[in-house]
Amino acid sequence: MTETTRRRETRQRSAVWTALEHADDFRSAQQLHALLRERGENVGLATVYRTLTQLAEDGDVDVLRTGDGESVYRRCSTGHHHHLICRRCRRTVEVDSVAVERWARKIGEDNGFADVEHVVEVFGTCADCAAR
Amino acid sequence: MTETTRRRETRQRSAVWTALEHADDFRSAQQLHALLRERGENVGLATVYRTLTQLAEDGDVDVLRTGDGESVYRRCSTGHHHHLICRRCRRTVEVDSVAVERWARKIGEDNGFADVEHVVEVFGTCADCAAR
DNA sequence: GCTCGTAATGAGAATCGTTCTCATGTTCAA
DNA sequence: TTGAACATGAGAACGATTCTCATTACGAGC
Ligand SMILES: [Mn+2]
Ligand SMILES: [Mn+2]
Ligand SMILES: [Zn+2]
Ligand SMILES: [Zn+2]
Repeated sequence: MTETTRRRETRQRSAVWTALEHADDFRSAQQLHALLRERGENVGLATVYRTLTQLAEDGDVDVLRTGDGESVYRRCSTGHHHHLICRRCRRTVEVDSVAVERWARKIGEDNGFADVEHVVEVFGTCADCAAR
Repeated sequence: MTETTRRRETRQRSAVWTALEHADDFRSAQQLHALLRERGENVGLATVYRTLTQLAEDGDVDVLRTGDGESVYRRCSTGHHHHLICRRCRRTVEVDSVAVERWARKIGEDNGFADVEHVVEVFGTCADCAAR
């Protein structure tokens, strides 16, 4: 029997959630913290980090690690997918491929691995950034 | 015309390369630095980092980012490939798929992205760890 | 509505892997 | 051999994240 630890509803928690709602793209903890401050909603940086970590645990946000070791968060859309990310401006395009999904699963099973998951991200420089 | 920047041969550079040769698994910059110090080969930590970064640029080592934002390095076998990694014991199996390579490149180009790279890692629990 | 145990908060310090600085040492083409 | 460019290293700086701990505020049970 698993104890269900429920999270308390706080002003800060819903502020972070709302900030994520208004951002249509991946944002770092620090960016969200700044957004909240601008809007007059004061939330401690540590709390932003804690909340995002929990939301990720609960599967309510997607987490991505940028090349330079920073985590960025976005409210989950539906279903599993991957990302094409611009190195410079961080614009993201959601992509998916049934073939890649199957490949990853098969690779794991062929090697006797269980509970197979995969990480697939494609990076590049978007057209706008390249034009500059 | 591309300038061929060649790297100079130094005691430190080959020491790092040799240390990687003796390690049959992924090692962090700090681990390698410690190994070198034990062996009496003194190489500055900054130099270890610089060298590993360059080796990765040149495609001579594989880089993997652990969950907690640390980079680990291993001498490459041949060519570009990806990894199937056991969550528990970190055992790795090198894998590759021409289809995935093509897919990643095409996804980037279809969306107008240049200099397309990709990150593909498959995680799971290896047979040995599952048996326990 | 209160009360109270406990989770949540926040300001700042601490962590820690990595990168930078810059004075000094080394390499290697000519 | 010479010297310009590159490489090195000790330590400082960086920067994202986590920790500390005194204080605040949920909310289940009355
Ligand atoms: Mn997928
Ligand atoms: Mn490899
Ligand atoms: Zn861009
Ligand atoms: Zn294993």
